[in-house]
Amino acid sequence: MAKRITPRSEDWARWYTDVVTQAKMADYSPVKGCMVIRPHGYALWENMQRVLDRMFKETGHENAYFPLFIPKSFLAKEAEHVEGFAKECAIVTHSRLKTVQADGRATIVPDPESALEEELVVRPTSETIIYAMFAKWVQSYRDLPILINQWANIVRWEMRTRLFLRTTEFLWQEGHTAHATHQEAEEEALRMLDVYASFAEEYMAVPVLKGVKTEKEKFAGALRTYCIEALMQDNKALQAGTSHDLGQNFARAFDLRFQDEAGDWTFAWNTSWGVSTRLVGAIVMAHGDDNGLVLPPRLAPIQAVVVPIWKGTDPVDRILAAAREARDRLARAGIAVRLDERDSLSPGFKFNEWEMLGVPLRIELGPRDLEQGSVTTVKRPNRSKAPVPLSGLEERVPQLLEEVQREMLEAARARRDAATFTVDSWDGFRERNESTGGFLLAHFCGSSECENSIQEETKATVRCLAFGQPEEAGRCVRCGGPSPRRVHFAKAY
RNA sequence: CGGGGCGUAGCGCAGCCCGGUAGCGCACCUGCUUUGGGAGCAGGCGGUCGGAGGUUCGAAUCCUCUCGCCCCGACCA
Repeated sequence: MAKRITPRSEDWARWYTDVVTQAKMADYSPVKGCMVIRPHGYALWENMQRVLDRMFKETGHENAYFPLFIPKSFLAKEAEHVEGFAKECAIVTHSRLKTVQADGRATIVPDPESALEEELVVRPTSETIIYAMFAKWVQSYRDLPILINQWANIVRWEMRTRLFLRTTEFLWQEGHTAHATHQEAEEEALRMLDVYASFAEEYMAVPVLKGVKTEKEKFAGALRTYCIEALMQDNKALQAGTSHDLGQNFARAFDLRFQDEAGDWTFAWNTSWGVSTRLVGAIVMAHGDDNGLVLPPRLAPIQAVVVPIWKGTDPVDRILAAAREARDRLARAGIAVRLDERDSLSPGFKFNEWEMLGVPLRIELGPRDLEQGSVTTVKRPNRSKAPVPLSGLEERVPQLLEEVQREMLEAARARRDAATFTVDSWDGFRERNESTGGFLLAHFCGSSECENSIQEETKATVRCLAFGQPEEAGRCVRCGGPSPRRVHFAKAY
């Protein structure tokens, strides 16, 4: 009828767009490449922020805020860094507009008189301005470590965008730290990678690979980039978070030095790490189905919805009274619960609508339920139904939500494992990559020649050198050269 | 930047080839009847057809220019 989602099997990209827009998570904005995050999408992001923020603080970090604008010269101080970002920067050149007459009508143009002496870059990431500030704050080893996080918006002028996955402006957090030793910085980078991985699995119900990026894929300016990689339902990989060991690259560029215990001047060691609103897209693509969004209970803005069902006019009052009581009791038990009292919509319509929005648990309450002194609960992912006695609501509903959370992770893990393939020949690699896609575990010599030619010919890239990948001598799937272990290849977003 | 598609009511579309003054579904409003998987009937509201120029007695429709968006590709720390 009114709203139909394009089935995943028919057109994956369209399905994704349909779900995001019809579930009211985001909408296209008047500005190309930018999106409006609507309340239902933003509430999910807020829940993610809340959990992550707590995890950052538990690991000793503090929030701060740095400016949106970065002097152009700052970006140029780290050679590799500017190389990586130069092609996607928005630049502020003027500070005023003026009205002029053109073709007989008034129009506004940048006032040439207001051209900036030094142009400003809208941050694509904040390493430069943050380490410039750190340099002012650090003199002694006693000033270290600095452990800072900021929640911010950033701008990267990508050529092609996709709601949540890659937009011109997006929201993220970026952690930036400074340490006295390389070892401490490494530990920090890995600690935050672990935070991301456990957040992805325990809250988003998205299993991830932890590993390290190749030279080609690492962050511009980093010594080493660690990442978490997830697999979406279309068998394409999504980089879900990164954590960088920046070495002393930025410290040298911004003269971030301190006097150590021996009185010697040393450059500090930095890390940076970030996740973005792209994670919202990850949840959509990891769990969604042809009925819409499926949200993990631990992050869902609405965890359960009570849908009253009545017959005739007589039992309406009794049903509504019972439904309101159920709602109130669940709310007191700490469940984010809604009661759908709208009287002009049929139950079927409401079922479909709440499923579209991804609410993990539906609680139906009709005359039949009331007679039995129970409600009917329905889990969003598989629509499995179970009666729950009214008397046991507060105990049972949280259990059901946890069951859904666990089942979603298990299902996602099963999908990923079923889409992870070991390939040993170049033909096998190409065939598998073409037919099903997914993670291809293949031997790789590590040369950039092979990495580039594999990407050119198959669009697949090395997603990461996964931790814990067993040692296994083999021959590079491309050139036959020696390889100490397999790496994960996949086509990626 | 290359290829493809699309701009007509809030949303989704038809009408365009073959010019004659705008229509369908959903949504919305009103009333009545309804409510265990997208309710029914009746009556309504709503559009300078993306913009500019041209051809014509007459343009959503034909011509020229222009703006914008979407999809695929190139690009993507």
